[in-house]
Amino acid sequence: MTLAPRSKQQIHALMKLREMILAGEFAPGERVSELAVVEKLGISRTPVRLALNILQHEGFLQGQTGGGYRVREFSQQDVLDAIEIRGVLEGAAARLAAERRPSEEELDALRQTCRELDTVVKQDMSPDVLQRYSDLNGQFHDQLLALSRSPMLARSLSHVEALPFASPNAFVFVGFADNERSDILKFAQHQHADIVEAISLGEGGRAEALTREHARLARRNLATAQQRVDLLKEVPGSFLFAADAGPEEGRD
Amino acid sequence: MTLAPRSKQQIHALMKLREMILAGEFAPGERVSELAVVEKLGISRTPVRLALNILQHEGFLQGQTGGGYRVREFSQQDVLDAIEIRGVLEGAAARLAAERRPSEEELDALRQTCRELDTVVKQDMSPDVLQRYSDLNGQFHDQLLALSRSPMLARSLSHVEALPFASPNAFVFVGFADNERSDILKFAQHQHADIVEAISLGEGGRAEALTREHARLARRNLATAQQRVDLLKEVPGSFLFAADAGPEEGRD
DNA sequence: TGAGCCTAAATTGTATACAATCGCGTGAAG
DNA sequence: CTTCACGCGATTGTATACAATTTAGGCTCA
Repeated sequence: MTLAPRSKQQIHALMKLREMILAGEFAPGERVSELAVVEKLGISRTPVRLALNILQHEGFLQGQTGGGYRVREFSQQDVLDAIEIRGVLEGAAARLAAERRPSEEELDALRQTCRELDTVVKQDMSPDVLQRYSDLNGQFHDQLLALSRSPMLARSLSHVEALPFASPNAFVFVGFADNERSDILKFAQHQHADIVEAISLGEGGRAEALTREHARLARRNLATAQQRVDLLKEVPGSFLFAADAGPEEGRD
Repeated sequence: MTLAPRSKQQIHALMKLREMILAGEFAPGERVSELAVVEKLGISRTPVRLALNILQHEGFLQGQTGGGYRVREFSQQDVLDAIEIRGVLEGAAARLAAERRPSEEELDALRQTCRELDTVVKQDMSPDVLQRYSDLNGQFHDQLLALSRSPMLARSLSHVEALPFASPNAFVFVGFADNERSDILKFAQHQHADIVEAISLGEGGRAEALTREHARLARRNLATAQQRVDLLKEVPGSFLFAADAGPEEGRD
């Protein structure tokens, strides 16, 4: 949601800093001082300050009493909770969408995305196909949110999804073999279809439950992937592995 | 949550600006320029800038493409949705609290608050009693959140509750006669007790449903109060009436 | 030897000067 | 009369100097 940062240096500082944090260039818990950042980026303190403040609100940094910021650490539980919360909020979106009775035209957009996803998950896995799934999946979640007709809900969700590991596409790129991934995507797509059906029929409760469960799938996959990565890379409990997939995942 | 703004001018600018916005000193939708604020507050641009940025993240201001901010307008539906979302998130907190099986000691804190609320709602309405209810009510909601043991959930809720009309105590001070208010408070307190029971018994689904319904009560009361105020003051759809009760409502 | 304070360096907060940008009004040309 | 373009004013973005605050270190005194 990046809330319109509207100047060159400021946006540059923000993006570069986010990138650096996600790339793990700061140790979690490390104090990050303005001066150090200014030196590294070659930008003056003013836009850096703004960027730091924004990153604090986004949840990447934590303000310290007495000035300065530290890199926020996320426990494994935090990551799982963030996805759970996304599920809760998207569930609410699905319920509202069902209850507020969208017109057939509005629904058709979602149905169209769903059909396209159907074709994609039947194809053989390849980076291109995966990317296409990711794009469509992001689109699906956006359209679902739009159907709820609730700017407030969109606002809350955007706060959660500012954390890259909580995004609907967070799990897509990590830690699975092609055949496993294919199965997961097919299952997820089945859930998409069910959600669309529930909304179409005005079945709010069902839509909510299904959408929550959909997020739980992501949660479970992420947990699995995380276990494997932990074993492989010996980066226990670090949230950075999830973040690695974050930057290029473009759920606008 | 105000995220530790740690200097005099900055905190001053932030509080004063929030106050001014809530008091309606800016017309909703009005462009609010740095320079104007600087003049009014007699503080330099730097801390004002920071404060404006924070207020944007809190949802009071909306950034414009091409620079500057406008006062964010909230429709009546936005206000209702915000409370609905609070209900959804607090419901999740209650469910997690039940599922994560708090110890008896942890539960006792909540039970104690609940007992105190029981005594308060039996007393005759007076500003003091109302204030005491408001304090205890805030405490109850805080303790409920704590039982969920989820910093992420706390984070999401704090984002929602940054909007004063979405706070658990938003409805307490507005628009009802004493006898009506007394009934409302008794009913709300009954819900509190039920929620505690559900959590104690580990009944997550019930705890969630009850907590949502509890928020719905606030929602309904707010809608009623808003109708009356609309009739009285002819301030249709303005969120400011709810905000009037905001500043002095001291949720922790 | 340990505790407490005092000083100095580092770091953040504030103010302000300067640069870039945006928007609007005016004027000239078609 | 309309339209496009130019320029001027207003407003925001950036840089930096200066002030205040915090922190760390060492020194002294008990």
